[in-house]
Amino acid sequence: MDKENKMGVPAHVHAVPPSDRAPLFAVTNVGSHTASHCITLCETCVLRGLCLPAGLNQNEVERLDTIVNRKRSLKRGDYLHRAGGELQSLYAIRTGFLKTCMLHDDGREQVAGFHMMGELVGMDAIGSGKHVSDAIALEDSELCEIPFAEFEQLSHDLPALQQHFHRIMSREITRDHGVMLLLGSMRAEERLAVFLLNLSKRFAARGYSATQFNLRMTREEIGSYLGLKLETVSRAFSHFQNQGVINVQNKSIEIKDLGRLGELINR
Amino acid sequence: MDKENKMGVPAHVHAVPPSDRAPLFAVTNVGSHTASHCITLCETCVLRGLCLPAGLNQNEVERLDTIVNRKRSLKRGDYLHRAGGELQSLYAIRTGFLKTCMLHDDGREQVAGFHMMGELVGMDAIGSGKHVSDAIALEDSELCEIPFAEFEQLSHDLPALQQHFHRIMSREITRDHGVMLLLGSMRAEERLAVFLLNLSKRFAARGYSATQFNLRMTREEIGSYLGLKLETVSRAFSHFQNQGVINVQNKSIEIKDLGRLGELINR
DNA sequence: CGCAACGTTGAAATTCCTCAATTCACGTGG
DNA sequence: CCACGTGAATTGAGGAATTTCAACGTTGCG
Repeated sequence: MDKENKMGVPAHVHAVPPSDRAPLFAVTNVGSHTASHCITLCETCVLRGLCLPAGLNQNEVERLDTIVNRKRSLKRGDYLHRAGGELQSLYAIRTGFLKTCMLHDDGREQVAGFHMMGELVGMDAIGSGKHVSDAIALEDSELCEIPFAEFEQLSHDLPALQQHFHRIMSREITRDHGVMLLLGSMRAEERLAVFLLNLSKRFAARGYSATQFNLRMTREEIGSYLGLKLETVSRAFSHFQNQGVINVQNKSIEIKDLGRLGELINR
Repeated sequence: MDKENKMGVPAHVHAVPPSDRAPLFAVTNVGSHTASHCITLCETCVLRGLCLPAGLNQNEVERLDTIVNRKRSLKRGDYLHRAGGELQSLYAIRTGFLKTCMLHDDGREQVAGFHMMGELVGMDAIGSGKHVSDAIALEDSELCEIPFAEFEQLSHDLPALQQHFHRIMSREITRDHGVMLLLGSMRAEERLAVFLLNLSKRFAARGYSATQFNLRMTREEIGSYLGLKLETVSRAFSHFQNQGVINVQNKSIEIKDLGRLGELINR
């Protein structure tokens, strides 16, 4: 096991390319600060810098730890919540990968987002008190449950937490605006390039390779997220590969030229 | 002047169809509770039920009133804020109509939203402290300025305000998800139908006619918001008119059959 | 081993965009 | 008050991008 790292996310540690079904973690102390049977505290979690505790001091994190329930774990395909269900808790992803889906009255369904470790899920339910989307695990995942009522109470006591929570929600808004821009004004290959670069950036921020990773979602799910049909996604992947910009083999992606992938975005 | 109405929004009062350049207001006590030279307080504002004070008690609204600055007014075309500018304040729209625009590195611009009275603008800037979008008045508008630092302080003192603010941000997220669904999975005419029905609903919620209103934005701006070209928007309007679902004349819209417009959305 | 889900590829069909011409609405200045 | 100019809107024809339909290959799981 790697030595414990208290500095939050080790930005320059690059993981070996994850093999197809192998777990994702570059850092091995997610989940425990002493031994694997221990429940991790936010206090010692590697994701601390990315997650809810970011910017809190020692004492504040300890108080946050008192309300967080770390027991929730999901198998691939499990629902974390369903549209229409009551909001009980927000969830921070400790390990794994989720998607959220909205579904329209007429049955049309669309992936609203893909979520990875350190990210917070469930904020869309605050407005009405009910979830507006389904959240489904794309691989076995572990989650920290944050009971919302207690969280609001606590964030009242801890201004720093409240501010950070506002920032997280606001970032969710700007993220959505980015997707709107993508859906409204980009062509198929541009969309896919944006998607790949976004994944790359998020993996890198968690200490994984920015250029080699495994997709957790199908072509159809990618297409749904990007407003494209699965065949279009597949063709775009093939085209990128023929251009030598990436290597794709099923779910395994290698970005061979990050710069050129970025250039593809500007028409 | 109409008699003062303390019940928030008069949902069943329908306005005369606004003439082309006439002001929008169905309710005449927006802006004053005694005489027109007086500055309105949230306490007496007709929009109270839709805006930030919703759900606050008398005392809480009075405290909110102490930090709100009601002086900001914009002429058509004026910027409320620009992308990159520091977040100073959030703004509640008292009268008028705004659009927010994001612009991509390569110059592509997209309308992110249209905003009308009672709505809050500026939340996208909380994440980074800088505005991510431009906000531009589509007609002469008056705004309530809410200095953000003071607001966060106050919402710390008033849990009800904090909760309501969370709800407002969350609703912004679900609104954006709705737009993503629209952009990702609907065809041109469906998008326009959704757009018209959404406007209709929002006008109705403010006491105006759900079936007759004036657009404040150009075909190009509608298209930008919906991910379509202006010609496509124009053709869709014409098609709806030929079907007898709406009447369009330039900016003036009459929805002749709300039900049928709704049916157009399900393929 | 075989089935089922996933992925790739091709050809035809559709939707939307681009380009272009024309009309309309509105504000300005003669 | 009218003429004019400008920006906005409508409409048509042709073309480009994406979807649809279909066939086939691959992967992984029971």
